Formats: sequence, C-alpha cells, structure tokens
Amino acid sequence: MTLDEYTQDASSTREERIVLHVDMDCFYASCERRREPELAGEPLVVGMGYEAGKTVGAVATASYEAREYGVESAQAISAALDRLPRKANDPDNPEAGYYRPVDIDYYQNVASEVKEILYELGDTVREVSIDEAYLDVTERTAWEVAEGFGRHVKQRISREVGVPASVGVAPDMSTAKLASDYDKPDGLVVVQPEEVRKFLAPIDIADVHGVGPVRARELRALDIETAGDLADADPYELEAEFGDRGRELRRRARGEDDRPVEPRGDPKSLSRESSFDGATQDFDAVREQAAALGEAVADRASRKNAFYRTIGVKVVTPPYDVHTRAESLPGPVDDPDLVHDVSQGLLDEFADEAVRKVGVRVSNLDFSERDQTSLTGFGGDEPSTGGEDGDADEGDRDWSRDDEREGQASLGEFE
DNA sequence: TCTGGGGTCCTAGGACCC
DNA sequence: TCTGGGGTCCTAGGACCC
Repeated sequence: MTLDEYTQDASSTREERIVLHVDMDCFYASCERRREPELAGEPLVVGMGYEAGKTVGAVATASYEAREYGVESAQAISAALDRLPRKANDPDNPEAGYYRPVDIDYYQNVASEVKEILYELGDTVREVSIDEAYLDVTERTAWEVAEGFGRHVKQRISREVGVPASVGVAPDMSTAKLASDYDKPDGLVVVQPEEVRKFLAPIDIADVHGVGPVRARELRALDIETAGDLADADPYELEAEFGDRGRELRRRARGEDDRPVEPRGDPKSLSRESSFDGATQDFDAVREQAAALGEAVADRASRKNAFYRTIGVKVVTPPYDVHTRAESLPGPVDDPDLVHDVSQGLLDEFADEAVRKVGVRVSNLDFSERDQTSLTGFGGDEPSTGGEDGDADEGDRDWSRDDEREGQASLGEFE
C-alpha cells in the first residue's frame, strides 16, 4: 500500500489517540548504578534471593554488558556465575562482573520519582509494573511533534532521576509497547498512525503482547509467523482456533487495539509463594511454610485495607504440576487465623505428595467497607455496604464456619 | 532455561435459582 | 416424571505478563 492509500484508509481519518509507553531499561541494574556510579558500563547482575558472596538465588536483572556473557533473566545465580565470574573474587579478570542483591525498597523509591514525572506529563497513566507505564498524551501533544514530546519524557527521567528509559509512541497501547521495545536500550520510536500497519508487519508473532510460547507455536502451525500474517489471517479461522483471544490478537496485529489507557485500580488478589530446594517430602515443612506465607498475606491485606472473601492455596508438585484450591466465605473478612485454618485445611489432600512450591492467596478483595476507624476497633461506627443494619459488634468479625445461612443473608454478620 | 515470585484475565463445568 | 432457557456464583486450570 502506498502512503496515499493509507491516508484514504478510514482508520487514519478518525481521531487518533497518542499513546506513549515508557519502559525503564534493565531497571534494577540502573538503580544500582545510580547509587554506585562506578558500576556504569560494567557487567552487572542483580539477583533475587541472592546474598553477597553466595551462589544461591536467581537473576532478576542483568545489565546489557552482562547479557553479552549469556547471563539472562530468571537464570540461577550459579549458572550466571559460570558465564560471568564475580569481580570481587577476581579483581584483575577483565571478563568478570558485579553482583548485587535485589533492594526492592530502593527501587520503589526510584520508581516513584519516575512515576511523579509521568503523572505530570500524561493525561492518564496506567502503571504496569515497577518499571513500565502507559500514558495517554493525546491532549498534551500532536503527531507532528510527538517525537519531541517523547524525547522530553526521556530527558526528564534521565536528568531528574538519573536512570535511562525507552519510549514508544503510537496510536494504541499494543503498538506503543512494541515501539518502546524496538530500539532498547535508551530508545525512542514514534509510529505515526499511517505507519502502524507497516511497522507491525515484520514483527515476530512471539513479540506481540498476549502471544506466549503456547500460542506462538499454535500460530506458527497455521503458517502465521509475523504480525503481518496475523493481521491478514482469516478472522473466522482465528476465532475457531483461539476464540475471542484470536480476534483480539488479530486486532492488535492490525493496530486496532482500542483499549483505553486507564489507571489500574485496586488489586484483585494478594499472594505469597515460595519454593523448596528441589522437592520436599516433609509435609510438616510445607505446612509450616504455608503458615508463614499466610501470615504475610493476611498482614499485607490488612495494611492495604483489604477484606477478602476467598482464601486459597497453590501447590506445585513434580515435575511442575500446578494445583490450586480455594474456599469462599459467606462474607469478606480480615482474619489471619481464618487464613491459617482454611489454608491448612486446603493443604490436607496433598499430604502424601512431594512439593516443590507452596503458596497462599486471598482474593475477592473488598476495599469498600473499611476506613481508618474500623482498623482501630471502631468498626461499628461506619455504615455497612453489605448488611443493612451495619450491625457490627465491637468491630469483631466472628464468623462460625458451620453457619447454615446463605451468603447473602449472613453478610449482615459482617460489619 | 527444567521453571522465582507476584499478578491478570479467560474458560469451562457444576451447583443452584427462577 | 420429564424437562427449557437464562443467569449467577464458585472452583480449577491455563496462558500470559513483568
């Protein structure tokens, strides 16, 4: 298609949003460099579960220099050390690198400095993770000057926070994300509305947001290798094969992703999980681990002012079979003992299994019926959203599990 | 890559209700 | 005494993302 034909296209004549995607470059490593400038330009590995001098843990982030040595995200630290020895052990080795443990609190602080800038520059902001966000900047700029705007975003982050970012600008979220990824690190790619189809066409199917290893394989089996192939594929065939997902992926490949840039809102679930070294047969150890995780989850929920109505466990058995079990309560609670009792009960059926990993989750979260007063024991003061009478005795949510009543009816029992 | 931890969304079947 | 259609809620699993 020629440029002329593109401008005839209906999609380019309607109002085009300007969506900007910001992706911090190997963020944890950049944060470490911010406070330890000597690390600039050096191979640097940030490990989770890693402690200075040890070989346990996994790679959270590897700097681009470290990636040259074959160090990758999620790799075991021991494997990373095979490829890239520790400078501390071998100061004269030019082929060695630096290792640091994850310091998430520090990274959060750096991230909030970045986010502050983003909220200033975007009409709306969707935070995706600690190091990634979408901005709708339709009202802040225009396509003719979008590149300058993108550069401005990068420069402000770099100048005021001291960490690099890659930026992509496009008329939709999916394309903006691919654009920010296109020239990493320190990239800036603007895809004008009339260029979207041309930009997407050669992109590998596996790089499209929403296509993981499974669907990539399935798409390739249909001779769909690129976003261009996907854009041109028969929508009915895709729908037959992948359901609604197929239609949605095709739309993304055509630059027709119309998801608005919306703030994220409250979380839907909170969980903690941890692995055993290999797999354990010691079920008491599993129970103990689950108890600790449950306590941590309940505590987090409480600090976030979240009531939960469903408590669940996750058990991973060898080779890597994931099992989940969950139980819903008649009404929302904030009750660590209940998290303990329910999760322990749900674990019973796995007592004879070897376990690699165990987790505890609370979901069906409710942030609506709590305020500061209810936290300090004055729960009866607040009007209830669930029970008409707001009949909360002493703010104590005592709940008997053999309550026969329907969930609806017993909601009044909760403040 | 034999797989760390914290999430989201979707699907599908069963229970239950009207 | 055989049975429609629609709706909601719950559980479990799967795929995917960062």
